[in-house]
Amino acid sequence: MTKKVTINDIAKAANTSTATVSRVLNNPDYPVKESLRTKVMEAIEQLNYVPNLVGKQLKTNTSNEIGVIIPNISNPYYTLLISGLEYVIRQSEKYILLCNTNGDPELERKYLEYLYQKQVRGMIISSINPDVEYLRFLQKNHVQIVAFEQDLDLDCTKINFDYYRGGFLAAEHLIKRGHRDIGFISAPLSRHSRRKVYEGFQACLNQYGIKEQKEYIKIGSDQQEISGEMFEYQNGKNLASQLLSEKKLPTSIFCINDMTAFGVIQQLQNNGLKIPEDVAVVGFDNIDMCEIVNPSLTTIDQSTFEMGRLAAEALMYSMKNTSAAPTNNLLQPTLIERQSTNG
Amino acid sequence: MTKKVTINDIAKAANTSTATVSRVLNNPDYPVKESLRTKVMEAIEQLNYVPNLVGKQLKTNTSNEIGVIIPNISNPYYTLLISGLEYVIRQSEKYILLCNTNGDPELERKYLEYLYQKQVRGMIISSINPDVEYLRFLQKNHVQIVAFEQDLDLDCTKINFDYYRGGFLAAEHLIKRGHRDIGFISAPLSRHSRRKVYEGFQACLNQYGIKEQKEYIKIGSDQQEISGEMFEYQNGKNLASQLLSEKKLPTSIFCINDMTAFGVIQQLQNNGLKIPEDVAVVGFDNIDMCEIVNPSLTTIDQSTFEMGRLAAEALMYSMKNTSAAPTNNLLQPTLIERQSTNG
DNA sequence: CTGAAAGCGCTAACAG
DNA sequence: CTGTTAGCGCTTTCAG
Repeated sequence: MTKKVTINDIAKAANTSTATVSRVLNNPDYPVKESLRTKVMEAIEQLNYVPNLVGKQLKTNTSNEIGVIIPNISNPYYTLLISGLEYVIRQSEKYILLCNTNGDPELERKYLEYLYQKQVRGMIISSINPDVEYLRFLQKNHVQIVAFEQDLDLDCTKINFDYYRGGFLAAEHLIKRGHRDIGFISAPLSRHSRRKVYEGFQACLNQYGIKEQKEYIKIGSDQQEISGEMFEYQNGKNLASQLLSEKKLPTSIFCINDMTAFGVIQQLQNNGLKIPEDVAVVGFDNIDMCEIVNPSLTTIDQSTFEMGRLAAEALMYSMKNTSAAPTNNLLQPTLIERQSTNG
Repeated sequence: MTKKVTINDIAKAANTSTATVSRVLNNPDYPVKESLRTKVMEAIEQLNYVPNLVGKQLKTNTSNEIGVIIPNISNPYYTLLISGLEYVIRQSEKYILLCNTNGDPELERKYLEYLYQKQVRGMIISSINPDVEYLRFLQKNHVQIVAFEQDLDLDCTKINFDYYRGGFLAAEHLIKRGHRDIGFISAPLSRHSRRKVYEGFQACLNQYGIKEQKEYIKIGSDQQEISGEMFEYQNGKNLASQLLSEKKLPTSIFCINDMTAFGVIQQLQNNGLKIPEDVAVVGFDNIDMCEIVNPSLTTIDQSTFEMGRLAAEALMYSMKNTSAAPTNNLLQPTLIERQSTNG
């Protein structure tokens, strides 16, 4: 068990002052006589000196950590986002302090406080029900905030995805392929993003002079929403069943997300229908499984990784230019065409 | 923009000393006259004082962060692990400093150094090719290490999973259901864990006096191993194809993981075979999708969340009892029986 | 019950 | 080119 060796020990060993050691350590360009410099280096080497970042941080009142707040680390959407953040943050020689709130507002608040106490100066927040008032307090105290996919009443840089346009694109794709009977299957429209998708879908039908047929619109009922993929998948199966019991089927279906689409396809196939020949299907998200399933799934891509990159870059920028005005970024969807609409 | 308020400001405002403020803040039982205590509290409230953890940390030379090193945050296995860790670590009022190495040994080393410089005293390491020598250095310097799923030449607490037994259980399940022609489909046996699974599988056949039939054993060739689910799935499909071209099929197949099993099932079904009637299939991992697919997949569960909990508990223990001997933990697999073998 | 003072490890004027 | 020194914000003896 070695004892902690500090910059003082190095100074003594090299017969110099801590100032010089510090300079050798942090300031390569600072003029230090070569012989002294090497003596310091040798001492560092020999004593196995490792700088204490806590001392440094207290003195310089800076932090090389970025707080990231997300609701659910088990959701691939967020891990992809984190990968995008990391890509940028690592290049800035900074580190991510990851806070997983499990959608618990109290825990989120605790994390926020902790980050602030840790003197973290930049945060990327992608959470539920964020405490705007506390966020304002943070901003007043020199904390830069980037809000990811949130509709906050806060003057900060925001990264959002154009769900409306995503819904529009999906519908347009089907229309351009000749479909006029278009269904929509979704989990409850309790989330803002889902409502936007649906609105975009409706707007597109409207624009092309196609009437939305109520019997083709199946939206899950509120009560049951558990979390996760399982629910989406099951919901897709259930609602597809309901659709099958109608007198007449649409020639195509747009699903609120990929997992729902998988459920829908499964159920239709179980009933002897061919995808895309009998019914074309479009999903939303572009998760990995889309390429894997049979038929592969046409879907809307969010380029979540890119959004992560953008969020991190925006934060880095605002930390360097603390007086720059916050920006509003609306990321655009891309349609990924695959077999499920290629009939 | 407010100026930073410190413990000094509070002391002044309450007409007392920083010592008293610190005591009010950290030591509820310390005898402080009630009137003074409330005066301090009021000052804290009024000035919006937030303690600076960096100062505290420097003074007390403690850290409330736990370093967690994993190779890939996009892999659900690791996020589940992290959830398990969090569950415990949060209860200890500590925080996770998450380091995602992307399987890059250099990056891993950098993270390790950073954590040490940050005075982190406990780390949970689940990585590739860890630098044992540096880990030894850390241990000498009072850092507690728990190694997760690794075969390290290091005297530290280890959490491992009994892959061998998992392979054994899977084979035994098929044998007990009357199968004698049992196939095995896998990605290359380049990883230790995969080899163990295969060995367990072989040992079980052996113990029950069943001959392993080479033509039923399909193991992917080395070169192509990209990362991720896609590969496993494709590999399953490819190898199932090869199997179908043999003169004779096994009545059951054990797959190295669930994604591989999905590929195998897909390919067999595409060729008109019924699962489990014609061929029973067992996977390994118990990912969410197992319940979703049709038929649902019998598999081996690793209870990764539990392993995370255990790892974190072990770490917390060793940090409290720094002289306690490291332990070796071997977690046991569970067979989850579903439709794919229930013919 | 309370306060003065030292000092954790480091950096950055400032003086030489 | 180098060293002295003050002090970041906090806790904790020690003395009263």
